[in-house]
Amino acid sequence: MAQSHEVAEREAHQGHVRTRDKEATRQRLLDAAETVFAEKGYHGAAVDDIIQASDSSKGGFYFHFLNKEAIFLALIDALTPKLEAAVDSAISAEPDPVAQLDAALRIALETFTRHRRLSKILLVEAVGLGHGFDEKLMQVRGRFSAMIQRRLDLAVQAGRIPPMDTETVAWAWFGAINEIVVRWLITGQPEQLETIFPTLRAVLLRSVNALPPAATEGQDQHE
Amino acid sequence: MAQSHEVAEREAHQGHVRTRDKEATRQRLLDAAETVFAEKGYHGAAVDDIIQASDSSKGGFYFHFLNKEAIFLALIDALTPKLEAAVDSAISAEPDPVAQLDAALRIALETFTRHRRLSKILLVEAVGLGHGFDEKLMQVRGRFSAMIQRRLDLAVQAGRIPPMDTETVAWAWFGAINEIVVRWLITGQPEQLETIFPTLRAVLLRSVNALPPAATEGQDQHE
DNA sequence: CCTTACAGACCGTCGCGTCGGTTTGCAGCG
DNA sequence: CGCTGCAAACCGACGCGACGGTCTGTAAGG
Repeated sequence: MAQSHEVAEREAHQGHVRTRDKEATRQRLLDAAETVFAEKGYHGAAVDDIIQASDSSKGGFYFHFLNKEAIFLALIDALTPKLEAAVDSAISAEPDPVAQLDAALRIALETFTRHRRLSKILLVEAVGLGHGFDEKLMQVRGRFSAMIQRRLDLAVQAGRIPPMDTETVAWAWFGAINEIVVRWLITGQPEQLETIFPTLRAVLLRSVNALPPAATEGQDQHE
Repeated sequence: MAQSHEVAEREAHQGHVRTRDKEATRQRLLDAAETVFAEKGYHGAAVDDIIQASDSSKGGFYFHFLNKEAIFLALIDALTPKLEAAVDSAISAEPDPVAQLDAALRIALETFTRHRRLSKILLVEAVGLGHGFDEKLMQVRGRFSAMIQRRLDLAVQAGRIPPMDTETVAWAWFGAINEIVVRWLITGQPEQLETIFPTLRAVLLRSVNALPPAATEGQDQHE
């Protein structure tokens, strides 16, 4: 309300048909949906809840989205690249394939920690909805697995780890990380998600023989 | 319908109050619920669907169960021990802790394969329901993780694997297995769940240093 | 004949999606 | 520069189906 001071009208050359602020409304809807879905789950969230959490209306909602399912899917499509970009950019900074794997794990845990609502939606609420949801679900998980697999393949090519079925291994890695995060999302344990990073790191790296077997460092629970 | 020939009345000594066949009806309801929930998910399944799939009625249903939530929880409570027992008995036959881990994995995959509906409900449909469901969800997953952890602890004690935070490792293991199974449940890949056993086995055992690092056997997809 | 086990009609609610109406802002025109 | 028309954007009351749960009734059987 208060910040509705008129914005400087840009892109006057192409946006010749525009009434109040279409994109802003759509974004408010999406933001509200993120909050509500994360709090109450897909089925628990009523469209009216989203309406109220934004300050839009039924009409506005159905002007921007076909139905409840559509906004949920749109939300996922909006959130996934955020995560991907965050992780991928952080990874690319590392030169060594194994270090990349390492960085990916750390960044992933960090990102999940900082975006609880987002994580809850992507990893918990999106499961078990049926229909076309399953397809989207696997698509999202596939993206993440593919990221891992890509790094594994590089590590194999670099001779840093032995050849293996990297696709399956990537799935397993994702599953392991996912489980830890989900447990943290539902029960609040551990309080700081990062505390288990050393253990998880050790487990995952050992699983691909990227860690010297004699190395005892970092695999104990504290320190 | 056709098989409703009167069964020989047994346990006449204890079941003195019983009209037609209480337990059988309850069981039919549970069986129907298993089918329907697995097919359509928790929210997608209507109580009337369950009624119809059994051949009971609204009255019968609400005589046996407080509400829809109750039968779902009861179903989970009934299914979990089945899985546990199957895996646990097969495991106990093995003398060596590492061999136990090995057997557990093989049996688990086998059991999941043979009970698709059951697995779907336990691992997919039960996720993201909120309320007291989350509690039950984590309880079930905790049971499975605890099974793994127990064997890991034994292996540590036996000196077969180095000391580690077995709780976290058990979570990671469960997560990895879970992911593979869920992927198989939703997309149908791989066609035979057992085909990835060698890879998964190698990954998991290596992750706890239970596999000689030089050993290349079993980590490739076939032979 | 009274309780247990079940049948099935019925009811109330809740939530999605619609639909007529209203506002906003821009374009065209004089 | 105001007036006017028009369409995009938005509002909110209502409809309507679906589904969970209740309630009255009834067959079995001790």
